[in-house]
Amino acid sequence: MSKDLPKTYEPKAVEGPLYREWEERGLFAPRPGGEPFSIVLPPPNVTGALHMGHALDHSIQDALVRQARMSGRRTLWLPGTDHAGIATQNVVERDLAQEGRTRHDLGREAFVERVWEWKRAYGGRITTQMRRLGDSCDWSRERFTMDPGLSRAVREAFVRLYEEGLIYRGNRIINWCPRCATALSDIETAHREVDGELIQIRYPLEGGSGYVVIATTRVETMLGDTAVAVHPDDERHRHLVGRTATLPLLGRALPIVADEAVDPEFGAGALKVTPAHDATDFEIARRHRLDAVNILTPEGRINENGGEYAGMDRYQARDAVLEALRAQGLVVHEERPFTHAVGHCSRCGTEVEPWLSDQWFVKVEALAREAIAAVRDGRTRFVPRRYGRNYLDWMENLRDWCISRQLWWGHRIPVWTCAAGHEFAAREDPSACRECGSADVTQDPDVLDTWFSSALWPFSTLGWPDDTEDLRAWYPTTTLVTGYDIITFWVSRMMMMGLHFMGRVPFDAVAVHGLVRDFKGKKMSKSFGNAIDPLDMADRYGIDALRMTLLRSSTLGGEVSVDEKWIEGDRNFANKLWNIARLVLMNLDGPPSALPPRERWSLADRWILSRLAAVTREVTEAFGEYDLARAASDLRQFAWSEVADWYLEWSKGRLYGEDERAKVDQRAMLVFVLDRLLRLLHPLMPFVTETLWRSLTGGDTLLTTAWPAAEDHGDEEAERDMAFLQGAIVSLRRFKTHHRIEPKTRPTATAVVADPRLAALLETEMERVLALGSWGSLAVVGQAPDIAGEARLVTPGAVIHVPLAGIIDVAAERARLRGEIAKHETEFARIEAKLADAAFVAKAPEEVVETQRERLEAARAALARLGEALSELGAA
RNA sequence: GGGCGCGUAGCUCAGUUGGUUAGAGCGCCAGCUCGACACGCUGGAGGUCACAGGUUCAAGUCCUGUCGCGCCCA
Repeated sequence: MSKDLPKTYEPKAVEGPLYREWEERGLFAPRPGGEPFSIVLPPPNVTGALHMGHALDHSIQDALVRQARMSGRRTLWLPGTDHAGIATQNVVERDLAQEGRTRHDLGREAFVERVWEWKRAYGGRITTQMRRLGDSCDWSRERFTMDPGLSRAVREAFVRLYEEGLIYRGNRIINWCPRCATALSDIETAHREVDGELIQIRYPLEGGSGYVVIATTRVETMLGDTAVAVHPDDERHRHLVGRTATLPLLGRALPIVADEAVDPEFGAGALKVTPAHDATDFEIARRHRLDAVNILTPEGRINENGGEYAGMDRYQARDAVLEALRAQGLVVHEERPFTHAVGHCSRCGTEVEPWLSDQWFVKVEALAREAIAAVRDGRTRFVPRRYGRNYLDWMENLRDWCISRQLWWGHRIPVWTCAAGHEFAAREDPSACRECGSADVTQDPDVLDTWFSSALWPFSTLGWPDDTEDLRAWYPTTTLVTGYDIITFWVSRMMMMGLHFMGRVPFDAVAVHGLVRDFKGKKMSKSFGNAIDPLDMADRYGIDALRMTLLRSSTLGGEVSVDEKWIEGDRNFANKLWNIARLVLMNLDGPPSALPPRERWSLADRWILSRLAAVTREVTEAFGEYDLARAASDLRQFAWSEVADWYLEWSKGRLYGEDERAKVDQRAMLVFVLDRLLRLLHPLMPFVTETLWRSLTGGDTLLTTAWPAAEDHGDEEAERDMAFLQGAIVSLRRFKTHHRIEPKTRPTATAVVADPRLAALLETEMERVLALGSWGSLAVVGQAPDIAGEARLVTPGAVIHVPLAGIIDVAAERARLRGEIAKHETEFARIEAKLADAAFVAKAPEEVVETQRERLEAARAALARLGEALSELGAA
């Protein structure tokens, strides 16, 4: 027990060493016994640096995990990182570019080795940062999506799905990023409004005069047109169906077809059909058996099918084609700017091209059906509920998932083809074809979408496909904590894969939080330049302050706005705790004794224990509902406004008094209250609480100390009695401020307390009342002495008569009283009107009516006393 | 266009199943070294709960509509 704490809390001095100690002692590992509680960390991208979003997500998880651990549950928080195919490959390619090289110069094998080197050198950055945050995860179980074990899980999952016919290869329109030169899934494509152009072009009709006008935002794609389509009900174009148009510039013959998919309202109502570069057009082409002409190279240049435009990049070609069309007088109309939504690569921001290519897909229909049912019937519960609806909307409209990526970094697709064309998937790299034994087998060059491996995360990390002890112990996990933006990317896929391979949902609950925003409510991101660095905040205010702010702001599912002012305020709160403990420690004399017997509890003791029990119940409940904002706010409020502002001040009476036994009792009581408070706060503010708790109790570690049970200390009488005394004290303080009485002046007054019990109470607690009200003396009487020219303070249960004695401005006192009277009159009138309403009295529940009657009486009494007080002062 | 959500004090936000005088933090005003803390203490000001209807004895809370804002999907 160190008694000489510095005056202010210095987070930096304790955080690093304390975390190292926790980790080295293995305190984060699950302890045997108890109901299991498990969380798998949403694996951050290895290339990433910790941002506020992580800090929020991790603070929530860490709080849940620490609380579960203290509650005696067998608690596992499993950490790890994600190999992030595109992002990681991009990082290494950028490094190579600095050397003037590309991955192709190195070749696949050397490039992949180079990425591993990068991963080994820099991939640990984010886990180091997690340690700074205080994340109490079990590092002995840390995983990486490309670990041998997880890679084996990916293979196993792929092969099973392949053999079940749930993975297939298809020639389909996918989102193609020309920058990354890979396919993207629908959700990796972010649609953003851009200012483009809408061009209307005349396509001449074959065999005679006339033309059809089409509209497009991507003129260059006309090079790949193979038809023109119109809506079947479109009167204007009906006569054209069945005829043929000629594609300008290339002269290709374009049949004119009728199709429901055409929007007759758009442009002039006719659609150019480019099956290889538009999903809708592809469908139209399929229905009408039209050819598809691919005009783009993987890099987004025009290919050999583009005639003289071959070799140009897509934007150059856009200008060149438009210029040529203008020159031929075929441009009818140009609208600029024309705002429309364009897909962008979520990794590099490049405009995505819909592109027809061979890709691997997961057939999601049957998988989704199960995943939908599991949420519908409550096997997995979303908190808050509305996100369950979001999930269902998404799942119900799910399209097959494109899982192949044209990258080198990732899990290579385990499908081989032999010279004879036999195709098969294999768990182990084969040396010969399964069907014909040919040794000439080649593996598919593509890798899998990173989310494919992430989808297996809740069980691959626990040892699947082996039937391990961990898997049996921890699957399904208790809860998944994540932002709502990741529900579609990840949660949905874990649900599908978990149900399919494990036969059970991957988590009982999904606790969804919002995204971090700045104090203006704007999403925090590097590109907006409004990002606050969590580690910078932690340096300046301490980890606990940062965590507390994030948690207090994370109201269920809502957006989380972070203002540095809040963090500063929570730094102040940490310091407040520090000083609460400091006061107690300074008065401690040897190890604290046990809680004294009930009959020796003072009123303030009974009151604070009653409040502590209520807060304990409240906070425990809030944790159970994932409402950490409520837990955090309640505790902050309790610690500051009740423990510090009232209980500590009340304790000073006994602490500095003469009664030795009372002194000992008081110390024990303070240690008890503080011990409980620190335990309750530990999941939210682990560092300051552990530090103080050790000083205070001499205990080993708070991290594994039991979560407090709400004890049977509820005491309504004590709460009412305290309220009476607090009311009196506040009246005294207010009176002094109001009349600008020097703070040092200690006035004298008489308290008229009709209720003998309250009178006795006031007598008993007089020393504290005077000290806290900074008052000189207060005579307690049962009846009002008839003294003219005095001020009267009306407070529930008492009227305090203050002799004016020239220290008080009578006019000011009159004004004060009139203000009070006005307030009570308004209230009186409102309640009176309510009670005069026969319908209210007849229909409202009896206790509601009764409460109103009591309030009316209270107001009537207060008014009478205030009126008296005013008349005692004489007419103005 | 479809869906979800939001609009409460100057600012950022809480407000369970409708039921006392609508709360917090920050900011603001006034005062204060009181034996833990100025990262503090005390007192105070500040709200027709977006608007308009409706249900109800009673609406910030439920319903409908309007306006404004955000997000997701197409």
